[in-house]
Amino acid sequence: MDNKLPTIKEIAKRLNVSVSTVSRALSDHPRIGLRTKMQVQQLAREINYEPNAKAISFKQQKSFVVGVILPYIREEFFSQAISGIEAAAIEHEYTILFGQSHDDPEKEKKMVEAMKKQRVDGLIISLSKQTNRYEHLEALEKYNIPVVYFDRVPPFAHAHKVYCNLFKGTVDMIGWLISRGYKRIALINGPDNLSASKERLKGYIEGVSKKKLKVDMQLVEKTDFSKESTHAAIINLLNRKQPPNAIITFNDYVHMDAVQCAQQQNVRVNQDIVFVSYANLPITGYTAFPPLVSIEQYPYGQGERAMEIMIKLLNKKAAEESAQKVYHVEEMPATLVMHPGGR
Amino acid sequence: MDNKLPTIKEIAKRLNVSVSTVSRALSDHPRIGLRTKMQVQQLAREINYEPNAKAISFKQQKSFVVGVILPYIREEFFSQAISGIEAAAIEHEYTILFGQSHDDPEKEKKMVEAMKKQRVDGLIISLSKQTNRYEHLEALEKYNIPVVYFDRVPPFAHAHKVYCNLFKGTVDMIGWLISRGYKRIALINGPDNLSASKERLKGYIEGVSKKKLKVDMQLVEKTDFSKESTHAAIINLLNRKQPPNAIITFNDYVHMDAVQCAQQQNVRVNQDIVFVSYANLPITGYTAFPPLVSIEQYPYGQGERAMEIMIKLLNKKAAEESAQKVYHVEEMPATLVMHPGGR
DNA sequence: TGACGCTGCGCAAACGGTTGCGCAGGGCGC
DNA sequence: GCGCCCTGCGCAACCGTTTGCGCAGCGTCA
Repeated sequence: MDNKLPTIKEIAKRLNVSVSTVSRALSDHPRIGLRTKMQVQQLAREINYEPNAKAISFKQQKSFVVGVILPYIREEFFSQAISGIEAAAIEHEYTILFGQSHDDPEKEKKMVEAMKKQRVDGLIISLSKQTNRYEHLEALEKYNIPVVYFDRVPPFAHAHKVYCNLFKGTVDMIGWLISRGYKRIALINGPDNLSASKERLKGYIEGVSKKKLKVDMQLVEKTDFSKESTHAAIINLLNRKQPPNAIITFNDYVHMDAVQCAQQQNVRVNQDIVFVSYANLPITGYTAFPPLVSIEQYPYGQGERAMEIMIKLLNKKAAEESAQKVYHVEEMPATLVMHPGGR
Repeated sequence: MDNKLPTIKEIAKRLNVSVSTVSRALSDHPRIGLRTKMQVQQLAREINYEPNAKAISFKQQKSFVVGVILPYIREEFFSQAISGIEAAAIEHEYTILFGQSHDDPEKEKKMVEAMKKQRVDGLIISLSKQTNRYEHLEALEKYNIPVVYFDRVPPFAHAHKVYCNLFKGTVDMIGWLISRGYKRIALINGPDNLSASKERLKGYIEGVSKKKLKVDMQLVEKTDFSKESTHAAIINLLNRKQPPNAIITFNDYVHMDAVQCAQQQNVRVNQDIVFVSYANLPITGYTAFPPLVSIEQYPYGQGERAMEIMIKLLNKKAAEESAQKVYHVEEMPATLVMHPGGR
């Protein structure tokens, strides 16, 4: 069995020309004679020649591979995001090197190192929940490996990022709830150190104040995303002297746990208390009690945009090497969606 | 800004030694003096030297990258599978190049080509539903790029594969149902051309016959996995002269659609008719009516095993180049799981 | 008829590492 | 004092491809 992939050298040998001639013939160089060109291309087709991308990328210092690091691919949000990334990548002939951080900054760092070793052209990343140091990522930029963040983006300005404005989204959601008569609105937020939590809380406070209601911090609970923690938050809220009549949960996963607990406590979900959430995941359509309203965060679109920005950066790099640093920051709308249906 | 990643050459120049010395010093070669070794390693650490995996893989004809092609990452089954693959990969310092086929044989073929171009060391793939030609994959084997299939595996024997024995699983499930007194058991199967469908049907027939009941093909319906098609199947079953008292659906996604429809038809799910399914996805724990019993197919474990087999193949390739062809075929148990709970 | 330009191709360096081999210098035994 | 081995390092080839440059042969024009 011929166990070697065909190379340009083989073609050269069999046609008694030099490798450079073959190389040029394949790329349709004007200085190669028509006869030679035809012969080369013919033989290349016959033996199923495929250029060795590794050799090319090695030579050209460009691999058409971009790294993608996500917290958890099993979260539908991220699996949709990577599909968006992939779609845009294919469009421009890029391939993606994939890794998960499992929301662990250490693993995230190791993945970044691995990607650097593999010399990806660029890196698209949604940060782990606990990440608060960015040296490993800034180091990449230093070496001209662009980094594009999406959804879970770093707090500073000198970065390319695409994300949803959850502050606005939250304000809108509060407005919607209040206009429907729900005035005791609770928030089950995530850990304080997450910027996502901060956005939600800011939006919550702004949304409530804007409607001339006073903010009651007794209605703001926290979860570390474990089922137990979410259940505890619900119990706490139900035990308030004046329990809420609307609960905003951090995301649809928290929502599902929250609803489960509320039911166990004999709450008539979406009647006694309405539940609203973030993410608008398709699976909630199959659950017993989907959130009445969810904030769509467009994971597919975010992924797609992130990749498009990446392509732009990579092309620019080739063109005007030392371009002035302009950071692409793209804020996507976070829109209210009612009654999320099936897939 | 120093925009170049540090190379071995730089170290050599700055230390006034040859590149070969640096290379050997870094790999702790015994013939390099202790002083030199220390100096080199010191400087390497200082300037954050990281070997260029592309150059190495180019030279060594080995990249420590394996391709992974899945139908849809958004199906929890596959996102869990890729996590298993990733875990095993990290263990052995491999990285994964990712792509989806979207259940389209054409896209699958293109992804395979892309991976070949990138010269992955091996390919792990779960076939698209419609794939019935395997030339593009067999071509890889010809060039010594091993292919390991999992879950959706090809029908022939000359392939490395890991999968669940759904035939046995189905027989077990039927046995369980009959022992509980459910004797009119329906099956909502997938398209005929899928081997997964064939397995289920064979298991269905065997399971029913084994219990001395006669097989009623009126109780076997099909779905193309669209919600409409599944709904139609349910309607058909409910309209039988003797409707079923148990329904086996192709997988948990079909289950969810099926239950939705049954409810609309005022069936008391899991009372009038019990629903059982395949896959045992965590999300069903959050749905209104999870399947009473589901066949666990261990996606994480399948992925992990597939990667381990891959590693073994790649190591063997290095060791005994022309080893006799032995195909790894790993059949995992498909176990019955009751009352699947939350995450 | 000599200078010049065009056509068609080959030579060789380069990308960043690895590795077989060679060589110099020193220590050792006989 | 000669041969031998050991230590410590450099030289150069190699992996597959691209690309700047050089060169030969031929036609053209002054």
